[in-house]
Amino acid sequence: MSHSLLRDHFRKFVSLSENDLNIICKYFKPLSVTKGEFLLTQNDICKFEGFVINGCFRIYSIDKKGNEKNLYIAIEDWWLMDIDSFMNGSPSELNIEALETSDILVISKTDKDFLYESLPITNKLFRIMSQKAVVAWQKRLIRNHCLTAKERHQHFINTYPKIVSRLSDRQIAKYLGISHEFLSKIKK
Amino acid sequence: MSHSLLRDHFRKFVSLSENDLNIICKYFKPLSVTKGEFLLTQNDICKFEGFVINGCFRIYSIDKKGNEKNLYIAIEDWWLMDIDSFMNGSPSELNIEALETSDILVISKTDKDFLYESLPITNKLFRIMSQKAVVAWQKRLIRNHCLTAKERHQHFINTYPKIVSRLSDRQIAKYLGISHEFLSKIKK
DNA sequence: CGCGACGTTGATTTGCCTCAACGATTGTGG
DNA sequence: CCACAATCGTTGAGGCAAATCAACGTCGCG
Repeated sequence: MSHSLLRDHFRKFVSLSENDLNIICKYFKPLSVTKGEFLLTQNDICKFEGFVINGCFRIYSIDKKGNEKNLYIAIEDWWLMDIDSFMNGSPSELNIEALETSDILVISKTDKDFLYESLPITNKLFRIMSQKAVVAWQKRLIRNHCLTAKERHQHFINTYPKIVSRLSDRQIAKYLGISHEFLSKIKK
Repeated sequence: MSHSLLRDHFRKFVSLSENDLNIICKYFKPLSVTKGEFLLTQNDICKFEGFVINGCFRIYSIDKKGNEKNLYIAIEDWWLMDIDSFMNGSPSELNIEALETSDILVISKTDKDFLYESLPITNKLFRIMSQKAVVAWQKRLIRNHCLTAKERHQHFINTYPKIVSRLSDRQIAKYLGISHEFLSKIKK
């Protein structure tokens, strides 16, 4: 069943009945994406929330000098979206690109809103997930302020060994916020 | 009524009945803090969530070289806590210091958990608040990657004019992640 | 009054960027 | 299957943004 990873994912945060899980998962539709394909590009309005079953994506923004900055990398068990654009219907500043041919599950904005209203426990579920996300972003910011590029790279390798092996150094550099040339020099 | 700011705050996110608001606010207890006092120090376990009625705080971490980095500044209408420590009961890596004599409202971990269980709409309320927080942290990280110190300072001034006028430049520098000497040079 | 915190300035250093060049690998079309 | 282009990782030279260290005058406060 293609939803089993999603079911297990939800169960990490709150205990849900089989019935509730079935209701929630029903709204998540399978979608296959080929390498290089974009799920979202700048100025789009993000109308979906995606959960990665397998494969790999990068979510990135482009600064005014044209440099790409990877906001985060998403592999199995991660979420894909521009949460700002999704919540507010505002034009996105982000791009979502498949780095590998991937399978994901997608829920539309309409269905998500319906779920929140019709199944109140989803509010608890996504409250807890969002609160954990806040923690993660805060910690990332602190690392960016307190650690050198070398230390951040080391931390990335230790924390996400599964991601490292599947990414080019160029993509890692864009995640760390440094140039790929400097990353190369660091690695010695 | 000391809870009116909190009531208005909650109403920005979801529409709540007077009765629900009364129930929620009942658990938030007034607390006065004098300038220089600490609500939390490193290795404490954060057992409260605070909402600022008036005054000013900084939430900061200390890196291994002993430098303080302000994670954020909280004035009226902002929240005070180490969300990681509060959620997980883990020792905090943060410090919360009153920069002015302040009045806040505080809810204990026990009461908050009780609220989530007894009044389900609080899950929706804090889900939405947390999701907005995620957006804010993501944008802050992007600014840190894409903007120079000068641009970040300009953005801070434009975005938080009320905070700027109440903070020393040293505290602003700790928020921007730069040395106070360099901030001084930037300002010309 | 004297002390500590503050903002400022200058000299020097450092972390990281930019640009350019190179060979190695991968992918693509003929 | 080969030829070519594109992408990749690496290295070096030079430059810039920001840190560090030290010194100074000012101010608020005990």
